[in-house]
Amino acid sequence: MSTEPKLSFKQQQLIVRENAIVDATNNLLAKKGFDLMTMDEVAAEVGIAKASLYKHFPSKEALAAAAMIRLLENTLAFVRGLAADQPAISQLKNVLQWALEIRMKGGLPTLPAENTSLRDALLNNPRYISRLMDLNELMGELIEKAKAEGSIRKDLPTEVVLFTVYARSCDPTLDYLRMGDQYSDDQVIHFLLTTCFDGLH
Amino acid sequence: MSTEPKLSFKQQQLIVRENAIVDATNNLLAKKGFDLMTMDEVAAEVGIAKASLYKHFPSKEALAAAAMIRLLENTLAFVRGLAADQPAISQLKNVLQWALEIRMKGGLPTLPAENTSLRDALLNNPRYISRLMDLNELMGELIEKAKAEGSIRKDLPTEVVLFTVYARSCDPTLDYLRMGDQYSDDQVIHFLLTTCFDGLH
DNA sequence: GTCTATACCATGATAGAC
DNA sequence: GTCTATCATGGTATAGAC
Repeated sequence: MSTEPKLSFKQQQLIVRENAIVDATNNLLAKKGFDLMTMDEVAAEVGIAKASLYKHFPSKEALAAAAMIRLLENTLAFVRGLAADQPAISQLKNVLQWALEIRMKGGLPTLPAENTSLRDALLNNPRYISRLMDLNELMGELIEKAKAEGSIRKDLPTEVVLFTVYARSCDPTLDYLRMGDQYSDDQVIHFLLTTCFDGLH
Repeated sequence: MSTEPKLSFKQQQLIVRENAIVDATNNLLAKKGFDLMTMDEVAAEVGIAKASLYKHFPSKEALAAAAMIRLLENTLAFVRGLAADQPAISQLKNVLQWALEIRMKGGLPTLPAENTSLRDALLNNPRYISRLMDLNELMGELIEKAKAEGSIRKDLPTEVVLFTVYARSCDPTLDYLRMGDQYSDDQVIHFLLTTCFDGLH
């Protein structure tokens, strides 16, 4: 896209390498969570020495934050790319479905569910907070549009709807339903979507 | 209750001590989660030496399991004590409300939400599994009764409803809504209940 | 069964040569 | 910027005296 592709080979290699590091972090974070993920594992999965990791990222927290920030930016791009002529409720459902599909493929949940040190670290990361506020803003607008269109209950504060959708994206129900492997991935996603938006009644 | 209260002083003291240990574990587990909870902290909160812990419980996993089992047994007692003449849907809501109130008071969520080593340990604990299956059975009956009474959608498998309710009891939305401290505890619980059963539409 | 003291190990992080 | 080698910390678990 850029009109200035004149990055030196070294710089390009650096970017590729750092992407690989963040990829590995992403996988391990999804699989084991922040606390159980070790820098040794990340290094092993990338195929470099642990010390080299620290040349790219100053700490474990910073590394995890980089992965979460990339995920948030992908989410932002997805939300911005939604067809604006669709009903707002469809757009919201698309976002949640997309997030659940990522998790199904072994990706990260959009939000840290746990009461962990990662959440603390992220809340102190200005870049992360900035992206999160952008996403909250966009989603908040969608939710209010959906309210105006009569497809979201008006007695629920927008904030409550927002967190409810976020929470659904990291819902352990997905894991539990998959364990029984009685349902296909698509069915599980359908159940999560309909229980979220339509309720149990 | 028992007609044989003839426990020696020593045995009674033992029970009291073990209860105190499980209490401390419960609190720390709720506050920091399994991985970040250390045996030093537990010992310090009880006021005994760390080595003494290991005379009561053979490992950290066993200690955490004891706390989770006690919680499950309390939950079972609550469910069994529900007024059976109430509509099944009211009973279900009462269970979820009760679980959320416990969390509000700093207690544990009924189910481990996280992809953590604790979950693995619990799944290998026969006593825990036994209690969990008892609870699943009772809750499953309630859900099917509610379906028959027309207050739960019949197109949702009972299993899906069950996990959805469980997931709600450890929903991070509770934490996030409390952070903004814009709503009272009762309001937060009301939001969680209504979004779960009535949905967002 | 409780304590003090300690063995043992995994992990986050760093030093220094190339 | 990558490597090998190492440190420092903190955590699980145990030994042995009382």
